[in-house]
Amino acid sequence: MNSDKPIDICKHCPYTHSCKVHNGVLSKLPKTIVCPEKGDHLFKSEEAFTALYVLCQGSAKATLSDGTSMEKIVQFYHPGDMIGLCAFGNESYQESVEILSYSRVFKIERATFENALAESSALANGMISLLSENLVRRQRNHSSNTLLEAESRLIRFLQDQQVWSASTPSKGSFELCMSRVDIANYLGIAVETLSRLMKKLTQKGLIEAQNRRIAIRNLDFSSM
Amino acid sequence: MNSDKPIDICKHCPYTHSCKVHNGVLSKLPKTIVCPEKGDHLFKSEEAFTALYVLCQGSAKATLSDGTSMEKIVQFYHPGDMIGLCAFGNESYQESVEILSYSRVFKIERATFENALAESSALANGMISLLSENLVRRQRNHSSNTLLEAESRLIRFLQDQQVWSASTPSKGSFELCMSRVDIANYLGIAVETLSRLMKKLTQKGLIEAQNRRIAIRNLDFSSM
DNA sequence: CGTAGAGTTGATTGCGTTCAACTTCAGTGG
DNA sequence: CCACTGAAGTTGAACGCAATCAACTCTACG
Repeated sequence: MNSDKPIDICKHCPYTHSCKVHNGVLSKLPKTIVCPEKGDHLFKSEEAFTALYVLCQGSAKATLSDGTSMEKIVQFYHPGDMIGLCAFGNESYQESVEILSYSRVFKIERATFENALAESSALANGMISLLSENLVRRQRNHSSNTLLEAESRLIRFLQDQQVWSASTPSKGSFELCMSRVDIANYLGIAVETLSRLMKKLTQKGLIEAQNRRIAIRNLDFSSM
Repeated sequence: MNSDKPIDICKHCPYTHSCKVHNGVLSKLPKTIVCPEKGDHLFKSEEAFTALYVLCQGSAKATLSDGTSMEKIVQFYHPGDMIGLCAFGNESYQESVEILSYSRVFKIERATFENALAESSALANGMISLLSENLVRRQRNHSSNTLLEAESRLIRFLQDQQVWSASTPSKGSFELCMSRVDIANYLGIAVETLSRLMKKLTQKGLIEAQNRRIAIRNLDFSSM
């Protein structure tokens, strides 16, 4: 299932504007499509670095094991995101990536990528930019974890998720792709606390929440 | 003060083994030396991306402003560290870097770097690895912020600092390069809490602390 | 209808914050 | 040499946010 041009699936993809494969430096690389199910792993921490991935459809989470058997979620991946950037420093992936819902993923073999990299300085520049952006993005997310209190963090998180889901709008609400446990883990709070905070925000009239469907009403920056 | 070869100062530098300039892909680039004082800024967030830096001697801290006037310290730089990696994604630096003590810093002009990058795929590979490593390093530091409780975080922090200071050993103890305020900020706790924790660790006999001079006694992994 | 997983609610505890006062230290000038 | 000053660090007391444990409800799915 290889292809030297942007693949057909892209034609109807709503995420092309922010997709690294479609409009980025990766568009010309040969790649395959894989369709993992919920619970599948693209790779696990410590595994040998064999491929890069780009998420076309669906969602995934990246976790770090931290030695102590506890797994900390460090990022949620959305369509357009590149996955596997953590593996360049070492010969192995430094985080685990698990699929959260049925997904379509472009897979770029490591050798393919490295050959292309040796020949294209544009690709190199693109990758360096991408890595730098990711460095900043993650930093920004997690620095707010200690600065802001839990409620503000949750608000910010929900706003971010809304943005990522913005391409599939259905009457002002959107669907979270992850469980409460995952959200709590990511935000660094207990599930019970998360539940209480959601209730609180609902009572304030700031959001409406039914299961994973969220509608944001009056979240402005003054409430942060 | 340019030079096309590893500069004289490197001859007596104790950090060459982990220095990106000395033994890395940057060694052949023309560069200058700057010697900023405590309190100086290499650059501030939002400023135009003009140069990359490598810390030879001294120490620095990187902060993120996060909008809310609060500044969060996201990394302490030690000799051998590369500074400015946050600027590749944008045209501007995404964090501020302030010098903590009199330092010597290699400065590599942006144009110089980009020209070299276009011609050397080895440099590109090196930079990608470096960025990937940094991504993982920062992630690991800050994921422990929410996983572990304050005391464990402090222990881990002190151990890390000891490693960075390991090249200047003086009878088992070492000198912290940053203030309590900075440490507290970095660890995400209040200064008072930090003070109490230091006292606690001292009473346990795990460390000895006098001002910024720290001696680590019995810190094993069981206490984490 | 029954089960398992996901999510919620309540009661209690504790870690870390906050505010305020105090101490220590380094630098400066009389 | 000592007194003054301001920054850095410490200590104490009270409060509060979030964790923990436990029981309960809801939902999806067979």
